[in-house]
Amino acid sequence: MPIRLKDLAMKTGYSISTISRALLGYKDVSSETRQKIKEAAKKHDYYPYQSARQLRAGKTYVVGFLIPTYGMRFSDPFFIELLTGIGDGAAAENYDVLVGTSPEGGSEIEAYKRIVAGGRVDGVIITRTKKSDKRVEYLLKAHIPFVLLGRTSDKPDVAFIDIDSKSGIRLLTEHLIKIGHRKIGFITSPDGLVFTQYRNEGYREALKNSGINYNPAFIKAGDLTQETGKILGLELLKQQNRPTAIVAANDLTALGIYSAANQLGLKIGSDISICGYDGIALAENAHPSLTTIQVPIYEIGRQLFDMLYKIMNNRPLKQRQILLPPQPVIRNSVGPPQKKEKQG
Amino acid sequence: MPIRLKDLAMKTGYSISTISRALLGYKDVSSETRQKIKEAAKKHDYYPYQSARQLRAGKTYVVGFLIPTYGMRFSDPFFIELLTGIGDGAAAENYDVLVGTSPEGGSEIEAYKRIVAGGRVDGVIITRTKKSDKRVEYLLKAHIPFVLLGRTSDKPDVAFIDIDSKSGIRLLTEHLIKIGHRKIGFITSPDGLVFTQYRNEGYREALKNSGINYNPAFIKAGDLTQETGKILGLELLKQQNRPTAIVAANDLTALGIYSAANQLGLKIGSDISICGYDGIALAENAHPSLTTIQVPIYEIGRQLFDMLYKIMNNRPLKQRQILLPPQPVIRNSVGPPQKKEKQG
DNA sequence: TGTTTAACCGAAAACGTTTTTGTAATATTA
DNA sequence: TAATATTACAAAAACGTTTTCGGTTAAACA
Repeated sequence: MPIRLKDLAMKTGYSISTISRALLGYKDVSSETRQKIKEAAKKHDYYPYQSARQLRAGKTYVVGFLIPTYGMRFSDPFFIELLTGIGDGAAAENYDVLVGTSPEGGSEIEAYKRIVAGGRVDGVIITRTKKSDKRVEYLLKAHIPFVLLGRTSDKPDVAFIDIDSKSGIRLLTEHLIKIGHRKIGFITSPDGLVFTQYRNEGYREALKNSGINYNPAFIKAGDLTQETGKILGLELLKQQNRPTAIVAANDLTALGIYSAANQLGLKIGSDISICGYDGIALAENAHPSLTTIQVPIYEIGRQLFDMLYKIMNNRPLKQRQILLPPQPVIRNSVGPPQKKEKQG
Repeated sequence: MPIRLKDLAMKTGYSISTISRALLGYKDVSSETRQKIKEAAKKHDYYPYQSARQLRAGKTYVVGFLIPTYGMRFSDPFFIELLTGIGDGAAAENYDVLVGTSPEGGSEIEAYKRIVAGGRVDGVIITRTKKSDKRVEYLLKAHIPFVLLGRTSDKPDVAFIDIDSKSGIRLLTEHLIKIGHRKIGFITSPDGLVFTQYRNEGYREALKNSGINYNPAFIKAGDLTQETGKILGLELLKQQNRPTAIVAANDLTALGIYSAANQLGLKIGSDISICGYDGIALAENAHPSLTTIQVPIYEIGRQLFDMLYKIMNNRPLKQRQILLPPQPVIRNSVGPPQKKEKQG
């Protein structure tokens, strides 16, 4: 049975209120008694009972984070890196992280309601923003602090961190063009997501700037999983006039294309060039190492919490909207196209 | 501002207590009024305020899960699969999951104390059990329900799910021996972890049964990360008399060995055979596909929550200790040793 | 010395829910 | 009809904390 203020009161001889105020650092308790009380608290392993503290003070010291799981075999390492960043940031301020899995159906918003309207969290971190995001609408209406990983199109004032993924994909595509590629495939992400639009634009822009025609046969819409990456990679690469390079919407998809290329006996980096996006740990250690946009996932997680923390506690926030420049990392998965396949 | 019982009382004309009891399904409220109250609750999006409910009823409807992060770049997909399993199981029973990151230092136990003694959770799920686990000791003393993923050596009665990883590693090693390998390396896990012991035993047993000498030069102690897998893989494979096959303590380590092998120009599956353990999604799609022990991670997550749920709510539990048989999946990363290197 | 001020501490209210207890009205039984 | 049981609701206590308010003692001042 954990110890409570009442027990400390019994043991020290002070009143409950004095003990509470001593521990919270109020000034109207003598440093001498504060010392004694703190020692007693430490000695008896006192930790304030959260629900009581919450009920009285109206704060939970918990932030919510819902993992966007589509289907059950969900294992994007991106999210565990992000989550550890968020978790470490939270721990540094004595906050906790409430994690939920948002079911695939339309009941996603229901999961948010339970957490928010149930008063379980002081703030929320949202990822994989959608074009007009129901979650954002709800959180605005509920007046609860939140930050986004990724922009939204329709709400201009919300706090977010995002990578300029339009430039990111453009840079990768331009690099491919520069080293001689003309037939560049693209496996994109689901249509509803905001970053899908930016990444598509980056791809098209690079082609356009170099006067390369947009070929719909080279575009496939994926779902950010490795399995789908493989399937769509096979579709792209089995074509008669196949692309010599493929840009993928994320690293996991790119690794799926690795499988496809290997299955078809294509040497990655020469027969076929492949680019990813995210810079998960696996990208660096893949064989060959994967060219990608290096996203500082862990740091973004920490920073997301920091922003949220400041919003929740009405601290001044230097920047409400942070757009990070993309950091391309050219590795061995790309190389100039094979001679016999090269063509304008 | 979310709606509360008081507001519903105002709107419906019933008392707070009647409304509470109607919503909770008590029988001393007429079905007619219950109907009206439920409609009003739904209409106004009522969700009970958790901290008040907790304070009164003494239950949080939250389970705790601390991710064992060693160092910052932590990205084992194993844990995101496990977490989604736990999360989905919890969601099905209207529970939430509080996730913390346990810092690397000795303050790990501190993170547990804050969560447990602070009354933030009704139960805890623990992974990567250690030989004499401080966390287990603490949780037993605190009388809070918990379940383990992995056994402990010293406490016989605790609830757990585990894979028989001794048999698992033994089966993999035996398979390697069966197809002709005699020089089999082993990259194991940190010494403190319980499963390290079992896996080591499995390896040694397989060697012993086949009369193969235990060669300390073929054994390296890793930390379950890909980076270390690569480093130790290089150490093993650069030796004069290198092993023809390597068994790794987990898939991530095995994928690290992939990097090492590729760097040295060794063809995986013929020049060098590699086995992993866990069966993460990436193992199947690696090139070549990774031979491993397929662990049903997601299902284990769900089952862990189910066990914990029953313990927390005093429901009968069929089995308090579940030891799952290992499921080897032989894929293309192993093959018979090259002729010129084969030797007894 | 008498009065004001500061320092220190305790009493008690409040947060929103669940649950025990109480009570009026109605139904059942003798 | 009178006594009793049942039904349907309301009142109020309780959970443990924070915080407002007030009071007592001692120090400072006139």
